[in-house]
Amino acid sequence: MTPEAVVRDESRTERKKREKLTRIMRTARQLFERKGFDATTMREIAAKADIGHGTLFLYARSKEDLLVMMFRDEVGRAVDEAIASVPRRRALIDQLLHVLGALVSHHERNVALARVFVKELPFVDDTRHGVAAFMANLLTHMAELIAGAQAAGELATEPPPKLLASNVFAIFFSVLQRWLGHQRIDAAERDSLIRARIALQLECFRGKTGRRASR
Amino acid sequence: MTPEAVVRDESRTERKKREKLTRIMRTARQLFERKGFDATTMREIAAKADIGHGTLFLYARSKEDLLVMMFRDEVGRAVDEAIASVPRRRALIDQLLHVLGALVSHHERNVALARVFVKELPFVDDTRHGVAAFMANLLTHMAELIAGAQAAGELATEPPPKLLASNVFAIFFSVLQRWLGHQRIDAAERDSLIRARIALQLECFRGKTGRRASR
DNA sequence: GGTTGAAACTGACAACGGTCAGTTCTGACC
DNA sequence: GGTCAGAACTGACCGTTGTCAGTTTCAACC
Repeated sequence: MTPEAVVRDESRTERKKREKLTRIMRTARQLFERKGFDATTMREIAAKADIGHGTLFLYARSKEDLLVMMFRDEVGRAVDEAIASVPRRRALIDQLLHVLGALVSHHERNVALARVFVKELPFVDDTRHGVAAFMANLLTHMAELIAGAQAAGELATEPPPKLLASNVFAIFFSVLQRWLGHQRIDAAERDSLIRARIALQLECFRGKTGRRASR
Repeated sequence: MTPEAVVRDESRTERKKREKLTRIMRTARQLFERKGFDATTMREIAAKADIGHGTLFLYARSKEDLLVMMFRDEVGRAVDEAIASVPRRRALIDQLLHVLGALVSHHERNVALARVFVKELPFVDDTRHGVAAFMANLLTHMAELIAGAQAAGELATEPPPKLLASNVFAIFFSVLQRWLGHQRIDAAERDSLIRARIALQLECFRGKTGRRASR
């Protein structure tokens, strides 16, 4: 799925396509970050990537698609790193916030672009870029953290981990939307809301061992 | 805030503006429903509403804005009716689903338009149309239902009703996004997901009286 | 090396959303 | 009734995205 997945397999046409895609993504990232989403035009990206601007639409169905493809790569990497570095032996909520916090941190680098990404995310046609795979990956790992806490007796074993993970993410995502959307809340309020509201979902299942969730 | 709010107060200019707005909204609704969102042009709406197409942009900042204004009115009415007809003496989750179900029902009338609405909702600039007021109204009433259940001993009194209402809506909204977004789930799965996931948030606080949530 | 069918590519084109400088309307005040 | 400031309105105009009929490139096969 990543452009560099296979180096020696199919050649010429395939390689040129792959290189072209790489060039498109790099150019798009540069321009989006330098000039912003609206101020960057598809013609401009095509020109700088040295292709006809009609060709660009063979690689990304729309301008929004292009941004989502680019973000999915970056955010995917950030999430993978965060998952790999989850602190062991901490309260479940801190582990979850470690992962979700990585998402927030990335979005904080460029709020305007993140706004477009978050707005499009639930609605992109997924057949092309693996947004569904990205989400599935994130939810699976969150579910594993939850299952871990259940095994450790921190959490009741009753709720299905996947379902609980979905709820936690939904709650997180709604705060994200509110932060990036019209309702201007600042970083501090955003973070405390995320924590309080996720805690509200987890708290109830606090385990039989009596071990308290953090804070 | 509604166009018919004040009939005898300011006149001529004010009245013409109000009538114009009404005409715009009616025309927009007709065309959006008949031809769909993309196929309807702002020029077309303006022509049918008998105004210059530049004028249209004085009333709605963008095409998406226009749809949101229109939907907010309709959905607002649907929600008000649902709130007024909430079944007393039923389990909390059924009361909440009664309200949220009204939302779903409305969206089911035209899924394509609902998709645009749900996509824009968290991101509209609210200074113009009272989306924030609409949301506040909905959340307040949900919180009241929750508080009622707490008073009746169905639910622990510990969680703040407003916060719990926010979580419930976030969970509901995420399923809505999934239904209207790329992941094609059907009505049955949508409804069972909404119920199961909201139940997961409420269940944990199930009250001391031992009265079970429905189902 | 030639042939060929299909895939990749291209840019002229159409139609759109949104802007804004200029025009018209309106009601308050003389 | 006359004047006038400001609000409401208008449509020519701009730059954009996205399309598609025609062109080029490629690799597989003879």
